[in-house]
Amino acid sequence: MRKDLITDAAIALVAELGMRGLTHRAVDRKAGLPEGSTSAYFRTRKALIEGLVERLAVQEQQEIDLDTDDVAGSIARTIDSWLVERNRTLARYAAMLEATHHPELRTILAHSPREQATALARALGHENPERAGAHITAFIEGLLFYRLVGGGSTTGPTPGTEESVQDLRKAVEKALRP
Amino acid sequence: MRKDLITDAAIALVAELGMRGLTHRAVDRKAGLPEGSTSAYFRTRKALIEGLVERLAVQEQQEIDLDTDDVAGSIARTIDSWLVERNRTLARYAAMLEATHHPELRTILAHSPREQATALARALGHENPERAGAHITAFIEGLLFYRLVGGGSTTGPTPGTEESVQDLRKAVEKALRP
DNA sequence: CCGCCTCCTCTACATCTGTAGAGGAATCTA
DNA sequence: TAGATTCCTCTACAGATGTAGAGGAGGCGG
Repeated sequence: MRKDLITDAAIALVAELGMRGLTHRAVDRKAGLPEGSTSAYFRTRKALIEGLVERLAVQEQQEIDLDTDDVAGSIARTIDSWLVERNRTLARYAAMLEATHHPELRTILAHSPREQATALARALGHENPERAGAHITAFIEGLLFYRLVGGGSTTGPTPGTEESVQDLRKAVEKALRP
Repeated sequence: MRKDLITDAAIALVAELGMRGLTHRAVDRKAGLPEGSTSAYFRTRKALIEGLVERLAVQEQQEIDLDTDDVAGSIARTIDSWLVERNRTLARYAAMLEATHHPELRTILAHSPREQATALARALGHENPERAGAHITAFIEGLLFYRLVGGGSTTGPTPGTEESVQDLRKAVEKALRP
């Protein structure tokens, strides 16, 4: 589908140049389409951003599938895979920042691993699963952000390696401990 | 100083509109200065961004002052104050994302609470202070991000309240536990 | 008092950007 | 096959943006 081609190019652009690089014509070039294509599918810039965000949501639909025998391990592997999918994750952060002043994006980005985390916290016997779930989510987000754009991006182990997964697993284990 | 007036306006702009809103003329208007002022002080856009980031660094210079009798509490209060200083923190995130494709910004943003965290981890008797320090940093960043732009921004307690500080403290305590 | 230098304002201009619509090619319907 | 419809490409244009430089106001040294 033409539309997916366009939104994929948009995601790559945002990852490489930031939201500022997201212009109709730049997307045309990136996607190798004739000038005007993006503008035809997404007449306004707002529509283009919404398209991008919806595409992100689709691509991330795959839930974290929890191997209940190795919860920390499966979470760690998921985080590592997000680090490997650098572009997508960077674009998501840009979109989240954008959602700060465009509330309509927030629903699409909801992304809700939140209930999953709450359920997990309950299963692990945390006192206050609501709160613990939020903390776990925050921690996971933090690990990801820290390793992708924060201080850990220069010093941490290379994403995609076993070392990376093991490092993440240590951290996740700590976060899950009641 | 004229320059600080300009960079402060730039920070507010980025917080409100994102990096895309950062244009010479918009800064002029925001600062209430005649058109051309920003362009005179920061001829190129790159220079403007660097000025903004340096200003951020200056404003954040105040280290986290650790009350050693209440480590978790002082960290929690610091995080809460960052949540209250919403604009500054949002601008910092935008700048960090920008630093992804402009490496020269990274040095300015270094921000290194990293060594502090490592030292803290050592003092608290963590096995591997290097790694534990990184995890603590990641966790703190995560709490902040989650509450400022992530899922916690809509559901969490209002920043600046005692409830907010207490919630953060619970989370920080858990993160610090060896 | 005069010339000089710094700081600031204004104007200019090439380029980029958002958005719109005209019209052609391809596909479908009957 | 003829007409209608959808999809795509191209061109247009008003306004915004990055960047540069001319020139004035005001202070300073002599």
